[in-house]
Amino acid sequence: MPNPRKPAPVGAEHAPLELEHFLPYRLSILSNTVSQAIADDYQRRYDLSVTEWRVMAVLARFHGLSAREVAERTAMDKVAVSRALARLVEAGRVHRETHDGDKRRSVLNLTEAGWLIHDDVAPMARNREREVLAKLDAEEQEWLTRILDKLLAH
Amino acid sequence: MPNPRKPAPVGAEHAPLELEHFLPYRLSILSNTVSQAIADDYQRRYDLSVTEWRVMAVLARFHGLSAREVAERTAMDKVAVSRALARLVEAGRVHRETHDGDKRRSVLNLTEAGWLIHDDVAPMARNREREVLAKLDAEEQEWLTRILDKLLAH
DNA sequence: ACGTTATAGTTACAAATGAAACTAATTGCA
DNA sequence: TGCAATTAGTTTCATTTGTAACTATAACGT
Repeated sequence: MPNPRKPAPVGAEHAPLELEHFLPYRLSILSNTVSQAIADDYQRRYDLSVTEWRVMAVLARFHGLSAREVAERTAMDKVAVSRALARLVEAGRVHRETHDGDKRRSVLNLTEAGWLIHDDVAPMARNREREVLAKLDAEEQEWLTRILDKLLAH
Repeated sequence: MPNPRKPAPVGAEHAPLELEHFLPYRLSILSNTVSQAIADDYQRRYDLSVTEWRVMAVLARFHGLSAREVAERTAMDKVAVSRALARLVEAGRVHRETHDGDKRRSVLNLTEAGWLIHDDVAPMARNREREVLAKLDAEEQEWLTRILDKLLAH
């Protein structure tokens, strides 16, 4: 009987995936490359993780959110948000108080220190985005927006 | 003096990022959603991680690679590959021998058992890709390919 | 040939992440 | 009212991952 641990003789019948043309794989490479480039700008400088930065970014836009609302807006799960908030509050970057009529909920806002970081990091992030988009001409950029809109639609 | 842990009064001068229109964020959401859908197909069934599946996919296409070559082709780092290979060899899905003229290198191939898994998972992965692309019309699909080619170039 | 440097791969340890259990507060409803 | 079910958020524990250090072999330069 054939030993299953031996390398198998290869016929032509297998049809392997070609990763370099496989959409999920290409998206993953691109996403990681871009996110990492941005993260490199602030991780060392501010000791700030990607999840923490995302939490700060939504709190910059929407004031007084609860942790659950932050989770919804960042597409992160509530445990990740809880941990990010613990660090951000500890570092004095986010202010947390208890919601008036509902003691389970927190009311979250950036502190002055949080805003200073935000106002430094946000332009860097936008620059990185611009660098990526600069590889495309105007028409391609429009298609990309449209395609992402469709692929991300609920 | 102002207490830095208090929530800051917000002026109009901050220009927060709009995550829902921010390319890196959208790519990240899309990539995770798609990869997770595929992973759901095989993780439970075969106790196979995403990194292990990627290693199997390249070994299906290229026979007798070394671990370093697998790392190059998967864009994973060598430690991740080493760990994935340890599990795959242990599970009898990959055969590992030592390279003839260079005892540092391994020579990797799928086993018969590995091929059986590959031949089941590869079509499922292709189906998921097709489902994603089905949200786009033919013209959009062509633009997406072209755009990813440009963004991923060197 | 011999010492230095580089390469292939693994191991060890710390940090990040995920799933489930948990606490506390609120809501729904008999 | 009172009790079950839900919701917000945290904690715990196991697994994964990332970085650096390490072992073994090979290549290079003199």
